[in-house]
Amino acid sequence: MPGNRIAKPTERRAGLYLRELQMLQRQGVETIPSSTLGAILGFSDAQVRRDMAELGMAGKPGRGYQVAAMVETLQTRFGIDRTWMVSIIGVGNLGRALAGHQGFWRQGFRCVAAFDRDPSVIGSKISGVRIHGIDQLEEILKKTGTELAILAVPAGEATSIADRIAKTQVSGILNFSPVTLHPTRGGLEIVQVDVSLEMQRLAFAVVNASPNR
Amino acid sequence: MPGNRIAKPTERRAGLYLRELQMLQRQGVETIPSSTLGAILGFSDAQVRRDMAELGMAGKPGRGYQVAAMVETLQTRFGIDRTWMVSIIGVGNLGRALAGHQGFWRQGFRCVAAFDRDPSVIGSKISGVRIHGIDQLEEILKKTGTELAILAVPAGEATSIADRIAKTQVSGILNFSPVTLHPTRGGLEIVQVDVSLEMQRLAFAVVNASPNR
DNA sequence: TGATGTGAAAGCGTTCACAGCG
DNA sequence: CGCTGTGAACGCTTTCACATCA
Repeated sequence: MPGNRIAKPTERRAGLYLRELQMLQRQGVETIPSSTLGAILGFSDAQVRRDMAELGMAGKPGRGYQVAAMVETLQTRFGIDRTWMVSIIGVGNLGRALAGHQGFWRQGFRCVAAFDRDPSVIGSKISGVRIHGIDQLEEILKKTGTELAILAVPAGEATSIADRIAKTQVSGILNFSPVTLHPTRGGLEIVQVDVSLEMQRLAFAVVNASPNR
Repeated sequence: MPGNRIAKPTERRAGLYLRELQMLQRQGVETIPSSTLGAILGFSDAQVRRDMAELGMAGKPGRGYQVAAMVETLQTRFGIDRTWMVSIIGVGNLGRALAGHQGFWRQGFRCVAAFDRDPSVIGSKISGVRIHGIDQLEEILKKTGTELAILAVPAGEATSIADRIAKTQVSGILNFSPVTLHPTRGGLEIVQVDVSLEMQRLAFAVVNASPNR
């Protein structure tokens, strides 16, 4: 049933399913069994079937799952059937790259505004979007109808800006700043991404790697 | 005991601990109880104590944990007490941003080479590092003693390049490409980061958000 | 007293295994 | 026959609760 709450691990895998299924669809694959899909993504077949059931998708015994139907269901669940208004806050190296990132703005996300503190970039455009001063944050977020914010500012500024965002209509923050943000208000979702941290995780994994066979 | 195997969830949190403890250290904090550290990062105090025990760190009853000692222990576990040689493969928007990303190259990681397919950028430099043609991959990876590779190429090229990397001495890949890579050889660690996927996850979380109080 | 360290219990998520269906 | 859907078993994490220690 599609009314369920989805578990965090399933939520994470759902994105991978969608990405892969879209690719399969482009290749003309119409139907796929859980075992094959699992092999591509590194999951067990049982895992895939559990996830599909949780996400409200049914397969056919003897045949597998229908790719097109899965893509549609997942897109709906992801809210990709509609367009999200997104603003980028902090136009440094990373913010700039995200603004121009291929595929970022092709799945139902539209960049409607950018912000920075640096006066030398305010007023200019980036990937066709105007850069505003951070002092106009609330005003422009409201005017543009921003629903999701990408936060890519230095550590020192992240928390205070997040607090300001939390008081607007924005319902989600994708946080690239090296600070742990807490949802200060109900209804504000936060996803943390710290590329330096991932790099460290890789180093950690290598150092603590199993003395494998 | 520092010889233990560390569980994945603990490994993930370890990076957050280090980041936060380094900040506390800069602020002159010498000692901190598990409850306070947990509150900052959004973990329970019990969680923090379990993790510390697993990572081989002891606190003092009535006082808490020593920040300096924790930082040092974690840095050793992360292999940050030494310098990792890193190459960036794919100098598009994202690769370029990572090459110049603050804090990325300040924690024991040194960028020693970059690669791209596009002839118009080959030979030029990015953040002081020369860009090589992708055909020289194996040669340059070896010459520079690259240990970790950052993969930021289009979906179609990721798998084949990863296979080539797997045959070298490189021991880890940080994969930003929108493809799931499988460790083809033992000893090769892979960490996946897909910013588009994280964006989708955020949208998903907002759509499926609890009808909170 | 204030906080650690840790058995024991609880909670989750994954895997197993197999009945059931196209 | 091939593959789904799922109860039950399993194993891994987290939380609880409290003896212990500076």
